[in-house]
Amino acid sequence: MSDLTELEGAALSLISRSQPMTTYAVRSVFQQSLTNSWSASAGSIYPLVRKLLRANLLSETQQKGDGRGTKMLSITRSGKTALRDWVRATDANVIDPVADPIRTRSHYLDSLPSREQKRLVTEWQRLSRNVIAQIKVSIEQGQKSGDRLEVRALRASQLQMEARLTWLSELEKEL
Amino acid sequence: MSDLTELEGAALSLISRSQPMTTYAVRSVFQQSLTNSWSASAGSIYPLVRKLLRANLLSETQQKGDGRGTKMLSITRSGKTALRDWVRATDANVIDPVADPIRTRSHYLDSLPSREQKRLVTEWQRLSRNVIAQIKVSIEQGQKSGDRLEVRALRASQLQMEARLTWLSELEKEL
DNA sequence: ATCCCCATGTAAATTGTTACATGATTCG
DNA sequence: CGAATCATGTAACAATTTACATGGGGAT
Repeated sequence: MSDLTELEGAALSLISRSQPMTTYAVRSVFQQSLTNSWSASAGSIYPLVRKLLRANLLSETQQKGDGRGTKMLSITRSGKTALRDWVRATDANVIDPVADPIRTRSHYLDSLPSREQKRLVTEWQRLSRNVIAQIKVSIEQGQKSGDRLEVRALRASQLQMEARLTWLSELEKEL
Repeated sequence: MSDLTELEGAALSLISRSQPMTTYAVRSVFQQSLTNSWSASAGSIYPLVRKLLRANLLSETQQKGDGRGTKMLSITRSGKTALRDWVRATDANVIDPVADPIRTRSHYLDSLPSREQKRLVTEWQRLSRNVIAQIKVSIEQGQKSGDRLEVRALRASQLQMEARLTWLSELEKEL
């Protein structure tokens, strides 16, 4: 049917792997993700799921004997098709470099006094190293629980962050 | 005053480097950027500049003798302060790994037939290499014209894309 | 009982996209 | 003089955030 947005694709893909699951659980996964971008507030995820239900890409079944109105989501046949199309369609937006807020801020560095430039770059390095350490911990956890897909994605984040560190140390030498 | 969004910060930072410049020129720079995320449509950039003007972070001066109503933007004293604060404020959203659409799609790979998994990964590698080649051309151009800041940012994009390639070749071996 | 998590959602406001609309200037 | 580019902007729609609002279930 209609093309999926990034968030729709990610949600549909998650549900397809972990079905049946609640909307609440989908949201929790996004919230716990180490990646920025996806805060996935209630105000975005519930309407999004409703939209996917109406488009018949998801189906829901009410849980009996649960006063909370818990509903389990599953992907439909059309949902699987839409998901495949989404994964296959590789246009420029999917391939192009993604905006790194640190890189964005680097444009402004020259306007700061030299001492503060160095201080900031050092701070960015320190914080990025912390994140990498966190990622490594998560990778170990993922390996223990045998979650190959999660480990794979975390490894991508690790490499991305290490690339940033490489760049920051090049930058440091320039200053 | 109020905290700047990424787009506001980027715009303000750009204007602070290249002032005086028109809103149209700001938009052109964003459009030509190799980074996805910033399509910076007229419908986003003109209202954004208006907002920064109202907040007194920018000032504009009408160009005389230009029937197009060309207005030149400059950063104000408060604008400089806001920009400094924006660059200095390094919270989690600034540091955390950024969402890579390819990484997002990788979650779904396992659901595809093995042959198609390999085909997709190969395709992603090919397209990513193309982008890297493009970046290298831009870097050379930037070096010739002596645009240090641009070269610096492009180098960050290059490293980010190379990290993705490294990851894709690890993935390839897994399959 | 009480606290935390599960689970649902809505309302208002902001932000951003797509598509449209207009006209001036510059370069060949 | 015609085409590309410069330059401004708006209108309708879509997506997202922030903040609010409600209540059940399970563990101590």
